[in-house]
Amino acid sequence: MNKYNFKEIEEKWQKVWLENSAFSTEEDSEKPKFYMLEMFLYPSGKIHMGHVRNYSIGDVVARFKRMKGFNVLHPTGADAFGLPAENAAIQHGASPDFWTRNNMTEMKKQLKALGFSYDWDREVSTCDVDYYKWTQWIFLQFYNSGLAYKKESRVNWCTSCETVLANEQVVNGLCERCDSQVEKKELSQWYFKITKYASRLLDDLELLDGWPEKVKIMQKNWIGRSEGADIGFKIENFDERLRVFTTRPDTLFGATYMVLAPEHPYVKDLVLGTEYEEVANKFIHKLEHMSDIDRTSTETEKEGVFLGRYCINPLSGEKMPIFIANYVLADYGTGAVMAVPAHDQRDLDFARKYDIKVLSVIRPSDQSNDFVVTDEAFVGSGIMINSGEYNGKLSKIAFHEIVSKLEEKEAGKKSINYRLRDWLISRQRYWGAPIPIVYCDDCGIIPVKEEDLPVELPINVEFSGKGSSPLESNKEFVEVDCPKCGKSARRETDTMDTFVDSSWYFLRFTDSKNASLPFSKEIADKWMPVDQYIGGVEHAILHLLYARFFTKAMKDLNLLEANEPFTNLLTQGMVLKDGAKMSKSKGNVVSPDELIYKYGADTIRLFVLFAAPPERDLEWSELGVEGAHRFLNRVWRLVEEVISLRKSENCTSDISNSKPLKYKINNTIKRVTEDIEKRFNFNTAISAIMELVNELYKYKENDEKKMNTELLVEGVHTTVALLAPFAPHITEELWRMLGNDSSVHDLDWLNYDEKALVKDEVEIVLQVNGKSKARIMTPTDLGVNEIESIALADTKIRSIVEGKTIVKVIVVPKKLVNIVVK
RNA sequence: GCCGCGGUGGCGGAAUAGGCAGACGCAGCAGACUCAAAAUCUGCCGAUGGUAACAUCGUGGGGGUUCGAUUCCCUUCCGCGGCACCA
Repeated sequence: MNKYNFKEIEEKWQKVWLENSAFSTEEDSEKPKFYMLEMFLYPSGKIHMGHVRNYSIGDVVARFKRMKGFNVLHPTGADAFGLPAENAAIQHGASPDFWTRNNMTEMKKQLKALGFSYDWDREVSTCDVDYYKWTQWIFLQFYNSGLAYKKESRVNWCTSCETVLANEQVVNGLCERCDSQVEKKELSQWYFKITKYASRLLDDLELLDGWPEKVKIMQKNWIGRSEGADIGFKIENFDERLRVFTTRPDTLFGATYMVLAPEHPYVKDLVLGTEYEEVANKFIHKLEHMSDIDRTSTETEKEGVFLGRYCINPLSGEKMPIFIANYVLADYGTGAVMAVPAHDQRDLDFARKYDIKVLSVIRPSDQSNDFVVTDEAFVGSGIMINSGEYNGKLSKIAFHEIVSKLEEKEAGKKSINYRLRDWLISRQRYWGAPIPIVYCDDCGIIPVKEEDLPVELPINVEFSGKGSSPLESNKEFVEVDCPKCGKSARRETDTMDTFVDSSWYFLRFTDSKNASLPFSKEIADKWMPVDQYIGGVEHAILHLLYARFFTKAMKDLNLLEANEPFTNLLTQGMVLKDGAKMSKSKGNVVSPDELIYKYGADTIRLFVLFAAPPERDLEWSELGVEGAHRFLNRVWRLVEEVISLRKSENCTSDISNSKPLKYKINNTIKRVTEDIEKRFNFNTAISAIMELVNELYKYKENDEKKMNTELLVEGVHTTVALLAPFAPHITEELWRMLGNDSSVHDLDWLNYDEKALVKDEVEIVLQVNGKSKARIMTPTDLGVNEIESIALADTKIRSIVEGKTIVKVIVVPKKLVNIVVK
């Protein structure tokens, strides 16, 4: 007997697969397509267990679909631009390009050692000129269609990364990447107009039946749609109208004051030259020096300053004092709020503090008309009071009538507001795709001509240590002729957010070698959308929202037919050790390399899939890995023993007792197929295969005399075939040992025999008052009445039931009988 | 505060349409093989009581619907995640 030498086997088959391009996608195929994609790698250095898990899940699905007869596209690549490469360069002096490519080589080696079925011919890396040329090209298409624009704004600035950040990259006021405080800075920056797609990004979530509810809710919250009205208020002795957004136009009669964000553009003019100017400026200055997190915390007490001015309530005609206050945000809605203290807790707190009139205009339906709000704002709907012609109406109806009235008077209109902000994409960093823009003193902002792409990132640059991007001081890069007038001009030195690169990589994979376009529409339309996407839930908002935006924008630019990029999404849980996420700083990292060395790739893949369902976090266990390894050894020995049995003389084909094993074999095929296909529960699929192996051992040992060797061989073949997507190397080896000439991975996925799943006899549970008391075997096709009489005749049941009255008997055929007694 | 997810043996987890709770694996205990160990194999393995057959309890807590609830409903506690002065 040979030992299971995983090292030799794995190396052997990996080499064969690579040489034969075993998992290359067929270009012209009659088979239906299946696009399987896992979120690509960030080349940080080494792969970790999270990668192993993510890619093992994807590999099972890819291999399964391939066996199921699909033409599978299963590519991989690297999200290779980004700050860590630059930081490493600053610290160690190596160029980001060198650092990145080195890491990629290392990580590719690891992926290959794990035996993933990638189509390596399609590999892309976002830092390759061939790739980012097209990132720039897409930027130009966006620019030309008004989706990319530059504007001056108060932006998030990370002092440690020394760059601006998108809203999505600020988590609790801290930088998503380095956890340092994020400041606000007034800067001119490049944006993508994702807000144009807010409603479609929100509405189309409904189409994504294959996405986890959780992710859809997170995106929904992030987009943050509110319906209400946009209302204009006349300001006394001021030309402009003050516009506010409110979700409660029904409370308009109760609006007793007005609050502006301190940054609101009218504030300076409203107080200019008045006695209020100094106080207001002091207040504004104070807030400027507060972090957003402090300022916007619900804990922070509401504070404000009266501006000495008034505006007019368009319906009640009442004068409303105008304040500025810390609790109004400049960048939500219009940066101004009509305050209704009776029906908004924040406004009520503020009104009490500054002694402003509180007027209740809606009463709960169980209260009388003299209902008055005291300590707690009434935020629900109810009956209108103190609201002129609307009194007595339901507030939900008055809502619409008031909006109509405002429209009539041209003082307001129905409006929808989103929380989502435009995507700030420029970064003051070096290692990214340069923004293809030129600044000319005469012509202004001029896009680089398409035929002049790529704007190449210089590779050999000097890092001055900490601080500004080396592009700024690189004359060769910066100095350029204006594409329009030809005079000397300056190149944009900002690069694009790396999330731009990853917003379209799944499209490049469909046509990765295309030299004249990012991808051909025809080919992309053939493959898109991605049928199954897998990645960590940490990308639920950032990457997944951006990729959806890109897909829709590119569809509108007629580059693509798909409306959504990913039909089905699986968000896998984290790999934990001692209850915490594995991280270098905690020192609880388990290295895949060591495990591959010690147990082999098949064992690790098997363990990571067996230990928990994919969505759940997985607690790392070395003992569990040993268990998986033990199982593979058990399979190995079983196959060897069956092979030698087959060769020996005393092989029989007695079929008298083959039915239960036949059932088990076919039932296992059914369970494994459904677990992979319908539920993604690889843990239960594997346990089903384990059960089959246990059963085969038992059959072999207990019934050696009247054993059906052919059936045993069938069982072994089934085991190997079903295990193939999970443990591709050992199964390939065993498959050949069993005498097959072709690869187990080229096999058609097994079908089960329905007839074998029909049992002659079934076990029926006998319950008394819902509690199990006995089990009996009965013929499968027995009628309800017959089952009932057999159950009542059972000696055990009779002894329990004796002396009691049978109230009712419930018979569930093939399952149970429940006898209700008193 | 709002929204979402989860809570099952010593541990990871299973129970797929309301029908035997604890599949499969890990750990543990006992035994076989062995000079011995490893490997392998066999048996036991939720709690309590009982030599045992068996009985009672048991899926975070309380209540409900049902012949029957881990599963459905209400309520409550705990853990995790998202959003959060969003007008």
